[in-house]
Amino acid sequence: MSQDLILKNIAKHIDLDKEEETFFLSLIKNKEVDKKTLLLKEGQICKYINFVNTGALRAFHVDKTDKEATIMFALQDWWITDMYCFLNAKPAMVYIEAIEDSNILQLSKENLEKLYIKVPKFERFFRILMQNAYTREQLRIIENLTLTAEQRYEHFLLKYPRFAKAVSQKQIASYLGITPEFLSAIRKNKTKR
Amino acid sequence: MSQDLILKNIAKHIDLDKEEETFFLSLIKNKEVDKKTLLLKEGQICKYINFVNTGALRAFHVDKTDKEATIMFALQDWWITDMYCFLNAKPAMVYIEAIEDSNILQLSKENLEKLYIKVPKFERFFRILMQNAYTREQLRIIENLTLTAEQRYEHFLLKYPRFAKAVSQKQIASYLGITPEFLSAIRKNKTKR
DNA sequence: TAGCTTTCTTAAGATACCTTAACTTTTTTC
DNA sequence: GAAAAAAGTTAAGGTATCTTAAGAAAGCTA
Repeated sequence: MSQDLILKNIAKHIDLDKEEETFFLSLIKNKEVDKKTLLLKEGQICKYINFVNTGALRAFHVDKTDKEATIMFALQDWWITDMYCFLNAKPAMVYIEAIEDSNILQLSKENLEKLYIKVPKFERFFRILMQNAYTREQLRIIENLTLTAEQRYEHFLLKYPRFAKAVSQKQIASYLGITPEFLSAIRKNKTKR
Repeated sequence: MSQDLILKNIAKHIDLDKEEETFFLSLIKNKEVDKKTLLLKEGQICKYINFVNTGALRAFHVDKTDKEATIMFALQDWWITDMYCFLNAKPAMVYIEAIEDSNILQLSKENLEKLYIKVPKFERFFRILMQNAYTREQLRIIENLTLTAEQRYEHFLLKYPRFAKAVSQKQIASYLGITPEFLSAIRKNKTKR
């Protein structure tokens, strides 16, 4: 069934009995999104945290000059949302788009609150999820502050080979904080050697 | 008493009864650190998460060329550690130093685990702490990717006026990811107008 | 399969930020 | 309170990265 993966994802950190699993599954909504569809637009209320069952999504921010900054990619088995806006029920600051046809499982804020009350173990699950997200972002900040664009690109390829295959160079560039033209130049230099 | 502040900090997110408070307090260690003392050095196992009761701390990373990147500041009422290494019992990647004489309250990994078992509400507390840390870092990444150094400096002053007063320009520069000389130039331009 | 749109590449000129080094001011130490 | 150390400033020259623009390649749509 299409909910195997999310249960396995949860089982990485907490143990659920059958009844808890059923309750959890009753709270999530299955959704198909076609490639290029925007799941969330800037300014909308971000209602869901999304689990990627199949496919690939991308979260990005657009500034006043229309420059895109990719915040994160999410492939199969990842969770993605505009966390700040989801948690605080604020208008989203980011867009989330499907970069492939995707099947996602959505958990709303209200249902998450119900879940915390009925199955407090989920406090632990999301604590661990948040911990991992936090430490990942912190490492990214260190890299952004200390490495050159070329070094960051190398790290990206090593750390996220699946992403490197799934997404365009334009999107990788916007994740690294450089222009596509400059990424192109970096790649040229690399092959030259 | 010197533990008032940490109890208030916890009470922002969860309610403890007297017994739970007492148990929690039995797990924390009070420590005085003189200005310039390194609380954690790169390579050491990071045993504690630290609550700043009084004073100010700074976490920073040093790369191969001795360039410092300030990861975070922590004033009174903040929590600070090398989260990745604390959670995974790995050698620290960062230094933590006192930038003023400080009084801190330390919670070890083992005691935190005990706490989670005996008072599961703390799963919720640390979930919220991690959520806030994650969303803060994510915002910082967006700013690093989309703003100029001058804009980031302005944001820093607005967002963290207490830090701006407490820490040196050299440290602010290393938080923003620029050289002290360039921060100096930015400040000169600002006053010129 | 052709035409349209988007992505990728290349290159020239521009700019944000860095490096070095010398000097001034502030802070620390004895 | 003097000497030493650290932080902050200034300026000249250098480098990483950006902007613009044009052409080539790849992906999408009819």
